[in-house]
Amino acid sequence: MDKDEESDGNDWDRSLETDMMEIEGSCNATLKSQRVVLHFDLDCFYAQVEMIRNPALRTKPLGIQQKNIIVTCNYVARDQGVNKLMSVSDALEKCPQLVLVKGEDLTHYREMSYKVTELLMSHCPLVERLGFDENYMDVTEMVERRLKETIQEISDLSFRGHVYGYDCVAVDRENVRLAIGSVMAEEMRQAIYTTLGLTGCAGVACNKLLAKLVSGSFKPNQQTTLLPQSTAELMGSLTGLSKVPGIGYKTREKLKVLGLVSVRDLQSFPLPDLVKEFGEGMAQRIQNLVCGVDESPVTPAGPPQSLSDEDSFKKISTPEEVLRKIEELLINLTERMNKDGRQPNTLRLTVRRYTSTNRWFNRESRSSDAVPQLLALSMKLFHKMIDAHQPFHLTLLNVCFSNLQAKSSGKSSITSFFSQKSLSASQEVDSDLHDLPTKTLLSKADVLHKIWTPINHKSQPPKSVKSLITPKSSALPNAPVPVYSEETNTDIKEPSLMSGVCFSLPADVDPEVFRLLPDHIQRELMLSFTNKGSGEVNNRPTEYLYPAEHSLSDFKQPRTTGTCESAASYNQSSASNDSELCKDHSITHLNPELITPTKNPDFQQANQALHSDAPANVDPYVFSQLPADVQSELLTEWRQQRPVLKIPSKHSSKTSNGRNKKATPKNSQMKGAKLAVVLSVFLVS
DNA sequence: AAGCAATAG
DNA sequence: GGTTCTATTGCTT
Repeated sequence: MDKDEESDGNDWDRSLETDMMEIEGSCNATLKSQRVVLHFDLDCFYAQVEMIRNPALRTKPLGIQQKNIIVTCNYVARDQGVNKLMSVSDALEKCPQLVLVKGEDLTHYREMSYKVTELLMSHCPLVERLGFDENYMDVTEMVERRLKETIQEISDLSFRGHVYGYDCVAVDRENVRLAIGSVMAEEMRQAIYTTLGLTGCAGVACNKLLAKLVSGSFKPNQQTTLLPQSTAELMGSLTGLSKVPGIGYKTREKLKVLGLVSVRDLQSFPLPDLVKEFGEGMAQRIQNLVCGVDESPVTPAGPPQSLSDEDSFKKISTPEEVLRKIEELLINLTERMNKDGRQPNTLRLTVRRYTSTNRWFNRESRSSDAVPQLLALSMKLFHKMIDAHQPFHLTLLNVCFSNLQAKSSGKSSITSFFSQKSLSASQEVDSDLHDLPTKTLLSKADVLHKIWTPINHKSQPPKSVKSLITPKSSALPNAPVPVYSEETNTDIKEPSLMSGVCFSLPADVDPEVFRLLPDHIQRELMLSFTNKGSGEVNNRPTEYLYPAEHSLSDFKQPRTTGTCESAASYNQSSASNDSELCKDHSITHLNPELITPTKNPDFQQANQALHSDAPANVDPYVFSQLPADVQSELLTEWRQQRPVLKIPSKHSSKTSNGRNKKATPKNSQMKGAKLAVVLSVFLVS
């Protein structure tokens, strides 16, 4: 508010005073600016979900394990000294009887999480998620209504749960709204318990920051209200800046340089000096935060804006391993995307490299639009980041779909791109050939159809969807796969895309991927194309089911103004608990259908420069990376038969930055870094 | 608008 | 600074 130039004295006191005056002033005048914000925080969320799934666990010390750590544990385990984020070995030392449940697959947690959000939204639409186990709710209006509608005698009211800093408080005119908020918080906690079986804590205050901070005062399964007059006490009780939501590691490091380590330090630090280090906006924000001031609104989130999947590991150092891991991630992601019903417009690959000084940080990412071939594109992004000719050591891979777009009735080029059908029958290749016993390679066509056809095209007969989705039995290697082309009306445009690619390829092998395989495996695969391998089928237990709608109707996107009709249920109710299974058995092999027309002049030019005999879809950069003998072989090939493949365009000019360069040594002209359709040509021959 | 850093649970 | 698996927001370009 009044941030005049005078930088005298104590900014902290002034801030608090200002805040108080606002509150009091508004009380006198309108009081409308006083919000009532609730914060809900489920108790040891993952552990509760597992205890619901298996009630026998309730009486046992339970730890949820991800890799080698206990991410959370139930209260039985806590009583025995187990804590969050403890290593499994430490935890077992403390508590030998600890029962461990793997928690790397978040499906069940995610589903339950959205049920909680939906339940809250059924009482009031203003619900903001924070992670899987927390929700903010702005109940200001609801409180106001209840205050008026129910002719409430103040004497009939009492605070439910605790009131921060008090053993007992009378409800008076100044705090009625918070008192009503506490009643609502209790009602919602009760509703969550009776309908979902989950317990949790709640905080009641006048802003998000304070509601969150106060909600943890009494745990578990309790709630606390913060009266405005206790704000300074609450903030002062925090043991360090790390306890202030919104002040993270990086910010703390910078503050440390200024000698600021405690909440008080930052409260009393001159704002102008803070501005020098952080800039106007940030400086004001963090100083407000430590004073308990937070004007940020409760923003309903609607469906997620991105879906990602990742895995971490000790070491991945070959492109083959990268490929397999990405494939695994893509399977889960594409299934989730399918259930979501929207379409991703961008794909992002993120890696974490091992470095001795910085073992777990340092994530680097590249993204690209128009998701043409998922796996191939992933590998392309990978190469954009990592020079595979040099040794590398990754400890994490993440694949993310974002830029999600609702249904779309077939207008945008991207949209129609995704809905292209007409891929010929897919062929499955026995992956035993490359050390992946019992894995099944699905064609990219399968994947695309699984993801994008069922929900997005009303004309799609459910049956074909089903047959596509029930993988195994019906999808034996080389078994015919239902073809959709016919009914997908509008999508068929761009026939040029299909020609060459869809019909001439003998196998649904992604060229880029193929290229990465060792030579002997490449040869074996080529053999298999004519032999039809009999890979073990994956035994996915159930067929694909559309998620039971969880009354998502409530999710009227506030910000996604557009009709997000479909995406009906964005909570992923997993029809089956296949996540685990899925990890173990299928591998998706994307085929090169999706080659997209090249519309990028830059690319064309570069391509020309490369060689006039090269098909238009050949990426000069990729081409340049091939062994010399392969290059000449290809050129020979091209002179004889000119395949009609197209290449994804998009993304041409400026993709380079510092890191890029280092990742892609020579070849500064790798403008678009288009895909390697090169090998698909190779295969066709 | 895209890419990424920072933040959080 | 744990660690893991996400997801969002807001600089920066």
